[in-house]
Amino acid sequence: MEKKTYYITTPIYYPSDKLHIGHSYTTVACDALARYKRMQGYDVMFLTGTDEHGQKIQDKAAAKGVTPQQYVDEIVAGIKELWKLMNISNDRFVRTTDVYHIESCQKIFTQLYEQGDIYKGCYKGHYCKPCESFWTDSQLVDGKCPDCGREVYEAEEEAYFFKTSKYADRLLQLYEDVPDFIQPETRKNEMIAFIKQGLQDTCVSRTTVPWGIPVPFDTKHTMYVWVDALSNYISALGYGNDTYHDYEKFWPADIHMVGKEILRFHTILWPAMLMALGLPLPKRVFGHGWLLLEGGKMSKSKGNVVDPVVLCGRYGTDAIRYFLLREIPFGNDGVFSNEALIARINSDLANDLGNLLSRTVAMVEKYFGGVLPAERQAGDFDDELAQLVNAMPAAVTKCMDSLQLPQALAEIFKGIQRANKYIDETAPWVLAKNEANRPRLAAVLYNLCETLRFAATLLQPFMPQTAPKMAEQLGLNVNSLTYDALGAFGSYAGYTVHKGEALFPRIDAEKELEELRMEEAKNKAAAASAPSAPVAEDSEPIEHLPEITFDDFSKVELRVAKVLTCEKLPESKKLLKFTLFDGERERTILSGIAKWYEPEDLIGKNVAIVANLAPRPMMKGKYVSEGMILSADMPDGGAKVTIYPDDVKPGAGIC
RNA sequence: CGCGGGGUGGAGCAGUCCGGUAGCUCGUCGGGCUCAUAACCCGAAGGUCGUAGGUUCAAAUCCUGCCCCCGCAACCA
Repeated sequence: MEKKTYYITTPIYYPSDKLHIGHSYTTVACDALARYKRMQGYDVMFLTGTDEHGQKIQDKAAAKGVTPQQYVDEIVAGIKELWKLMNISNDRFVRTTDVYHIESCQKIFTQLYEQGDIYKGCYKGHYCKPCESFWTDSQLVDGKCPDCGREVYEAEEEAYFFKTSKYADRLLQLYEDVPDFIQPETRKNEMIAFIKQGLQDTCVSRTTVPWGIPVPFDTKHTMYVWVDALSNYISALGYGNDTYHDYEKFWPADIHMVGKEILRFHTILWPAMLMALGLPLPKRVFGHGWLLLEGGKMSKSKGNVVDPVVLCGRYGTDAIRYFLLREIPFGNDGVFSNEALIARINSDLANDLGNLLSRTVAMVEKYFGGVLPAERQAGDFDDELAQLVNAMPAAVTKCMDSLQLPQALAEIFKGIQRANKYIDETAPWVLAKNEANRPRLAAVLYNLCETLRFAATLLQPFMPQTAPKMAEQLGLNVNSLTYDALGAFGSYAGYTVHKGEALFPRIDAEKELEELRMEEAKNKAAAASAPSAPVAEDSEPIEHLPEITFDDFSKVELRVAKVLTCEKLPESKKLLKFTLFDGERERTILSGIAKWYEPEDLIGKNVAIVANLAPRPMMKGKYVSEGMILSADMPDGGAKVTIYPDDVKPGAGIC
């Protein structure tokens, strides 16, 4: 009989930088699902990979003085290493620079063109020569360039378009016919609203980004990143190429796991492309939430603390996997903090799980020399435990199938907690005092071992290193941790245990956090004291602008100006409205620093302004900003305004 | 009136669609136990469910106004 198949994909990651813990989260979730299905006997294809084209990578490579290919090769090697470290069991790894992928994409693009779903059009718009930028009607401000306020010219850039709009109705129909196509549910409404707003055809080629897959019949174009990227899900199965031959077997995908920010491309553009190609559609697309850092988003400056490599090294891969899958409500955003991580490790893994194994195995050794006798006597509390544990596999499966990973883990831990309670209820150490109780004592310990056998099996997809360790201590065959081998509670013949290392040593939270703080301070100090060192691995390379002449520089008029008034604009969260005295007159400037400054912080201060910047209408023309206030970018995205001492006269030139 | 998410014991969340004892995890306090990784088990304290009204026998839950936080959009020359 043919095994049932299961095809699951992660997004393909953009290797413009090292990956952070957020990427690990997505991938670990897919890995747990893939492993779970494998354990249930499915023939699984688990795909991950990298999306390697585009402007940003080209820029990064240029800044580093290497070719784009060299640049991505290095990063991809790091990514593969990370997945190895995190025990990711992907069956295949697709790179959009792989020859077979390029071949597939070109075939797809050509087919869509030949059947009329891709057509040549023009990126109609307005061109601002100095800025070298295209603008659409809606982007213009007062008919002028929104960047510099100068006149723009009607211009056209040749481009290919995909007829997304043609599929609007069929997409809406799809959402209706397949209610769980988009998950979680709340996102579906957003997509529907987006489509009903009116779909634009999608621009699928560029002439200005050479780092991409050439359009085969018109090689001055390269494919726009999404056609290239989305096709990976079928190119990696061999669709349109001869490298792989699994398309028939695995397509359509059972699930595409994606971040909520790219859900739109996967639920609108991708199905539309597949409809155009006449191919089956994926069964589900799940948009998961983001892992946020305590006190803000992921950011480089937070440094090593959230580097998955560092975390795994410090706490162990399985602990990190467990934390990610247990702590983050799947589908919502979650917060990462060291405190939460340590709390989870201690309470769930050390206290509940590790300690249960430890005390169980210890008692079997202590009371029976490690071998449980066959003669067992049933007693109170047995049925309740057995019932709960017997129900676990189905309960966990149900959660996994509905992608509720935290709940799945919670189900397993219910059993573990019940077992801890069972020990208290049956008090084996009391039974051990009387020789006549030996059959009862054996039964109690046997039941605990059974619970642990179920737990180890069901935990294996989540914690692939820990489960075998448990099996070993319980004397189980490591290969027998499968769904089928579980059988019923009480079906395992007999236990011969071997006490081993503590599964998860308890962490001294206070000491650990103190150490982490020290570590962080050290890293910060190191980063600060070594500015001239070769660009550190984890610091953003500075993107330089082209060299300019002194004449160019002289065109910029920098002056000191005194802040007369400063107010928050009720209709904006970012803008502060300033009136400044520049030495001759008052001028108004709007600056996007409201998040970091209170008006009174700046009133009366001397700041640096660009005085000859063309006035720019803002807030839909409600205000006009006459210049800009200089400030330094802060690592957290904030800004620090340049302030001059009070004895500097407003109007003084700066050079 | 731009769009959306959210405000529930100290922390993090569930409950809100389909009104009727406010639940879970962590933390705190008290007790039990001693097999175990100062772990385990039991119990307790602690909540005007953002706010003001309305509907109802009854509102965290339904309706209206308002406040606050967070995204997105507008936008940070």
